[in-house]
Amino acid sequence: MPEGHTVHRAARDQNERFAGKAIRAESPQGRFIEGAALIDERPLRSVEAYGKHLLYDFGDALFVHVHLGLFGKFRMGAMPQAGERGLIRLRLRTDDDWLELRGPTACEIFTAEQRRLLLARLGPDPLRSGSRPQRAFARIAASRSRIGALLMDQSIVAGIGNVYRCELLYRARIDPFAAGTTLAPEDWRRLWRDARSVMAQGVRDARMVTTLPNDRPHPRGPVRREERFYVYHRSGKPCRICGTSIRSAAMAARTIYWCPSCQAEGKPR
DNA sequence: GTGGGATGGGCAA
DNA sequence: TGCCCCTCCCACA
Repeated sequence: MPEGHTVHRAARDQNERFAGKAIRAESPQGRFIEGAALIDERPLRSVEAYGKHLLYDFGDALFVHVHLGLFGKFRMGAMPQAGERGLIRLRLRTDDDWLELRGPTACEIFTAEQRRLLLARLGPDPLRSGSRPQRAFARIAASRSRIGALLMDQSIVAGIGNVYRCELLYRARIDPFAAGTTLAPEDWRRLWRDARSVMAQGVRDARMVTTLPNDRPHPRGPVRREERFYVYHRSGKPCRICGTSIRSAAMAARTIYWCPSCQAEGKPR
């Protein structure tokens, strides 16, 4: 489930198990053999998440860049290693812990310069303290593109994917088809605060749930899939608030879902 | 058993 | 905009 919260959660969990330790690395699947050899036996300083990107710092300006893409997944655990299945791009191990990476879009060695270039083309990340949302707003307010598309642009905001863009726009009562130029500064501040809150909850719970206000903890235990979202994957179903049929359409190469009544253009929150 | 779709993004055109 | 990458899961047979 790789939007920003998944990646930040992975960084947190992997730091706990691997940071500061010498790592054994291999690429059983074979597509990262040379890279794995470069980091094998080296101490991992830290894992950092920026938007949907992970950067593993092995010191001496040697980094590993991982992007999960749509299919990538981590599995992790305490030794001994669980039975493996499928194609493993990268496996990391210490005496105590193991980590497997399957199906990533990117798993590659980065120099300090490549790292710098990557970070330079990412917008502010709601999950990183010190991010400057004004940078994103300046881009949005100057663009005639639709807000629903702008939120998916990682150079404008880093870490939001299709589920969060649909849900955040619904929660803010913003029409996804409205041009960026029409977004009021106070609406952006509200959306950004909500993004920080909802996504941080996603990191804590290691799952996406957007259907309750963030200032109230979600009830413990499993939330039925059907109840996790307001609009995402709910095409044709009634809006939870007004009952209007949820609609869907292609936008920015993905399917966006929205309530045509709650998110009517010009409608105050 | 199978085929389509999925929370992403780079690239060509 | 569409194609490709390339993995897992679920609805449907």
